[in-house]
Amino acid sequence: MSITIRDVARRAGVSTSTVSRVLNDTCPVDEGKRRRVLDAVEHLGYSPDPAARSLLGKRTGAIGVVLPFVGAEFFSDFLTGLDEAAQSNNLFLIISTSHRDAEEFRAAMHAMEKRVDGIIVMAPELNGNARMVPRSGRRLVFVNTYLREGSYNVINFDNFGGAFEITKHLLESGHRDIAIIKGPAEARDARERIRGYRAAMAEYGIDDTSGFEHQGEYTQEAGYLATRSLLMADPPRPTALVCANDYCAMGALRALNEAGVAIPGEMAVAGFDGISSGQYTQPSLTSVKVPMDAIGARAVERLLELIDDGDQTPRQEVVPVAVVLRASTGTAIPGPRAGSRVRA
Amino acid sequence: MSITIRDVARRAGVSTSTVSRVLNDTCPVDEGKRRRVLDAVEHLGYSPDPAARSLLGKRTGAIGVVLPFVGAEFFSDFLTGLDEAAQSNNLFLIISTSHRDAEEFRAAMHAMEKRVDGIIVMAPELNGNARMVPRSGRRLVFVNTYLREGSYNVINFDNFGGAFEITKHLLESGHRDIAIIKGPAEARDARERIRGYRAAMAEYGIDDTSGFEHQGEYTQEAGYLATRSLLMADPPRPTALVCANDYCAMGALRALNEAGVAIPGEMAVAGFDGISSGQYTQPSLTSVKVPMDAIGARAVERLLELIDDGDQTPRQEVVPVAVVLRASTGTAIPGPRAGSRVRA
DNA sequence: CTGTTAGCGCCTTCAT
DNA sequence: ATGAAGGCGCTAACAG
Repeated sequence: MSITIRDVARRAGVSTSTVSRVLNDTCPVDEGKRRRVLDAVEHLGYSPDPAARSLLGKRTGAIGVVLPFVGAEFFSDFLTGLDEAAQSNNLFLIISTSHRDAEEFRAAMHAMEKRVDGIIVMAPELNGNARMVPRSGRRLVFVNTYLREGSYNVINFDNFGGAFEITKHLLESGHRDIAIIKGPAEARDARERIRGYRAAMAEYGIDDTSGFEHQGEYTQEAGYLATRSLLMADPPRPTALVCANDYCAMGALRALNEAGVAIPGEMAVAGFDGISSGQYTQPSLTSVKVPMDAIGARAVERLLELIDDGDQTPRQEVVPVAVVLRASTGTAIPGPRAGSRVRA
Repeated sequence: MSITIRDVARRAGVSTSTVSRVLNDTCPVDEGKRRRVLDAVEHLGYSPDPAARSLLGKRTGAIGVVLPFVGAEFFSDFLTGLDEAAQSNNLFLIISTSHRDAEEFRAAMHAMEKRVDGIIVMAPELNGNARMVPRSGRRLVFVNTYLREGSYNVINFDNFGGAFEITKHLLESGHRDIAIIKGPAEARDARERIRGYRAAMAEYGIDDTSGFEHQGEYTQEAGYLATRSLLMADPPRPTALVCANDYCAMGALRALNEAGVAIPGEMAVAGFDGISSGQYTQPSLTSVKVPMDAIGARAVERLLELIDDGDQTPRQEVVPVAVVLRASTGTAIPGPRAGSRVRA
């Protein structure tokens, strides 16, 4: 089998406890033996079995991540932040996806519980339903998730405010007929964005936006299809389009480009999330920048506080977002580093 | 603490051995007891501790993934395939990144070894250096990795052939001054692509391509910068540009668009990887499609064969790639589903 | 300071 | 068919 602590002990001529003590630096040990142990460890290439450790109720050295999907820039930015923070804390990342499905979510959480020290959860589809959350509410950090009770650790960003600001920007630019392509109905973040859009419209006296609302999804395909059907509908055609997220907006751009609709001349387009591909669309995409990598890093940090028995009082943090104006809404800015003119 | 097998045994009025037998279906058990055990399990919400299991040398139920980065579409497509396959086999995914660094790579492999049943490794920077690979060569599947010895399980795709084909397509279209923006020098996949480019050029009598080769990276930024300096250089300006990957090509597109260079009129551009954002660039991007999600799924499948002690003979698979012609090389095709005209 | 002992949760002989 | 006992690798408590 593998090399165990006993092999090390034998080679160093000490007991296994001494080896353990040296490795965990838990009691003072004679300097000579300490060296012999270290040498033996080095020579044998020993490293303690994590399974045995965690069996003793120690840390597993892994943290879990449950999110809806992995295959989108929004999520991989998040993963990048998580990965970096995890790595620099010598933690492994165990990843599982829910596909926005309640049953998959529950199963993933349950199965993870015993093999990690804590879990970071992104589940915008939970919709305040705290019942889905395992009773061991400690050692959980929620991201972009809306829970009804305030007793959880949550790191959210301002979906409502971002949508509000970007819609307001369009209104201030003179647009009035502003359509929206909505994200998945079961996702709370998408609904917050819709709320933000409506609130901004209402501020300008447009209280009934139902004629402007089109159902979509967080995908390019959905944005493409929704925009096409929007273009085929009866006039008046809207002059601006707020999209569920950047992918959705990219699909919209494509539909508009294909239809020969000038952007932003005939139709301004705005996205949400601020993924970096948004700089490379034609025209470049105005969006709401959400710093998912930083949020990922922060989530790990917060989780470690919980694990280390530091500050245990549940905390709700809200990370600010920023409207980034680019060419798709008529604020063309040349140059590579440009487009980062930031508001809000 | 948590619920253990003893709690179940007590509640069912049997011994722990019986519970174990019922759960693992290892010996026949009296039907009445079996039911009582199952009821107790259900009622208590018991599930065996994975740490205790793996301490006994059983499966851990997790597989490791080591890759250079997580934050790029190429990798997240891969992760999508891995995740799906893992989930449908009730496996957890433990992820770690090497950042193309030998030391990080070694550390990740080492630390993972004991906590997973097998590891899927993508390490194009290994460069045939099999010494970096832990001795326990079984239960390892390499993806997009070039090892010197043939005794490993490898799933590669044809970096050379893809670059060869796409360069050849440009040559057949009449281009002769075809530049290349090269990927990271230490990454073997990037070097294979360069080789493919050179081989195609040589077939058309262009043996010295050194004047056409520009150092780049697998990033938009690098593509942007390399293209800018290429545009500023002395004439003659190349008429086509083969890029290290799609991100790099997206940066090139941006530089060209900003400089007012017509694409593909004055400069044709080709990428590599076939990430889906390539459909949304302006113009849409000709590329070599690599089915990373399918490759991820296949890697899990192969790893499971190894774990299950199925076919243990090392196997090298090569997944075919396909040139996808889009607008950036002058084969403009309208419509959403188009652009999938596939060659090779 | 150090070695011996016991036990984490589970599975697998070994008896019965 | 079933229960009791032992041990996987490790650490904490207990003696010395």
